[in-house]
Amino acid sequence: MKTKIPETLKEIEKIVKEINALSIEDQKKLLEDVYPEYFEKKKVKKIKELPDLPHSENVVTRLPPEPNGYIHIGHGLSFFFNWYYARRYNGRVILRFDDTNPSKEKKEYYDSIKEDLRWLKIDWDTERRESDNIEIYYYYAEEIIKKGKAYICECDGEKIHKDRFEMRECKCRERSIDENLKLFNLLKEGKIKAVLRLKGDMKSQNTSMRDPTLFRINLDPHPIVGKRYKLWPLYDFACAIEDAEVTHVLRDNEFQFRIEVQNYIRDCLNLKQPFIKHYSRFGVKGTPTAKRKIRPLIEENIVKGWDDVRLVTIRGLKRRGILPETIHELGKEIGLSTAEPVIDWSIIESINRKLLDPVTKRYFFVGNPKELLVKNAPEKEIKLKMHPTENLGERTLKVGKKFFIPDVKEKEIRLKDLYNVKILEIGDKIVGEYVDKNLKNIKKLQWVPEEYCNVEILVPDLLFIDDKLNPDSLKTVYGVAEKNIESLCIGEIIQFERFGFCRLDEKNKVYKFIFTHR
RNA sequence: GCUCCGGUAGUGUAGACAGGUCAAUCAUUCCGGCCUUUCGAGCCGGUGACUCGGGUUCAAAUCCCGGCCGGAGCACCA
Repeated sequence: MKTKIPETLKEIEKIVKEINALSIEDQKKLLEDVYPEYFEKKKVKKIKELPDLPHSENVVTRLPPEPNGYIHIGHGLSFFFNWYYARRYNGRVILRFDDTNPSKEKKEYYDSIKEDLRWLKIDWDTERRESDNIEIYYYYAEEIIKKGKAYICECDGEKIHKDRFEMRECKCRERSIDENLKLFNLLKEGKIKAVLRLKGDMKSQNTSMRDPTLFRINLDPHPIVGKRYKLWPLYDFACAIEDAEVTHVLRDNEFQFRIEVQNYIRDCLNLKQPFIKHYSRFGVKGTPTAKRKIRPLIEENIVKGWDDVRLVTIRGLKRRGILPETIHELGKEIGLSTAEPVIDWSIIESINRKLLDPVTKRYFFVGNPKELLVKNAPEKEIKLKMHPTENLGERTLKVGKKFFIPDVKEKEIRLKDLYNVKILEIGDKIVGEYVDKNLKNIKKLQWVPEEYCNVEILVPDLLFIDDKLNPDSLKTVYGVAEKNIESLCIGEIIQFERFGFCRLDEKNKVYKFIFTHR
């Protein structure tokens, strides 16, 4: 190729001359013949998709929640990735409760997590709990002891910690396999005070390789298996074994240092290695995304509970009117990013709006309303479409002389979809006069007729601004809405025209809505 | 402190592995305009970025080294 450069250049020059000799019209025509697609409008937008995964045959992934709290958007996204790839490659999904710490797990969370998962439209093919597999872990523990790769350590926690820090091997390491086996049986019964440790590498740079503890005694009752077991496996051991069954592990990078130990444990046990990919934990601007940060806010009553609409817990998002599909799309948008994404609410909102807009009924609402009396107004019933372009049916409004409208300063206004009004008096109440003619460039107002419903709309905002608690993170807008909202069900999301999308949260004398977004 | 990982417009993301077609993609925000019996949606246009310094190379967002900044981990939690 290189040797032909001079010839090629000459050729190019020749062609350019030829083309330049043509008129612009002829050039265009020629181009159109050769590359017709250049002239077609690009109207099909590419849908963003996640990249391919290696070894995408017989994919098995897992959703590994610990039942110790409600899940939030971070878990949701993580579950989404694992679920998404399994479905994309026609694989299987395992829902696996990582419940090997009896002190932390709570019964209620097994169900709440499943509920949230279903709401997220993330399903699974198999469900299990690690607490049901304790005997299996014991079996593998004995296997690893028999291979001389683990030992019983009777030192106290403090010494173990110090040794690990100072890269010093423990004397317990030298115990014979037979003795380790014997002691392990006593350990299972809780008859000795000790732990089982992996014989790793005390000199390793990776601290998690420095003879990590595999099993420890925990006498707390477990919400599922009660007091059946006294000896419980730690995360690395249980997880290493469980993950041998899956082909792809997608998890956030807090686990990045455990790959080495977990792979090592699987190697010792001749178990299969899954493909592991880590991505960064991500945040939502102005909102905590860690259980340990959310919990104090609830305890100190700064937010009202796990389903507070300012929170990005799955329950909070649901109550706010965020759709499960929005979480899916968001997952595709940010991908398995290794940077540390701090996403802005505007991204969530715009995805959600796109999904909501075509399927959401429109109603009239006026916040902070003022009364308007229209002299010689014709009394009538009007029919209005539920949606400007989609066929979502229509609704009827009975109008008379009295209305509720936002405050005005104008001399003439148009009540949207009705008629024009000349303003005569502006006081506590506004008095106007019906105008039967077309007026251009006139302020259009939303209105509610005499028959109305009282409405309260909770408007959530960022909980934190520049790391400081935002005192205005939750506001309430009081107003009136057309009577037709009486037929709405709780949980339904509608659009109050020119105000925004809202989700009906409570239905009593006053209709309480949550403001989703504009 | 130690060990890893990362840094592309205000935000998120593509491009990086296999250097040239990058005068850098798409989305969102913001700003204009059009349309409109919604201030929503839609349509058109605009502003706006390769963290810094060195090196390799004919050629660096891309490869190498260092600084800076950010994150994660350093449990008998997961």
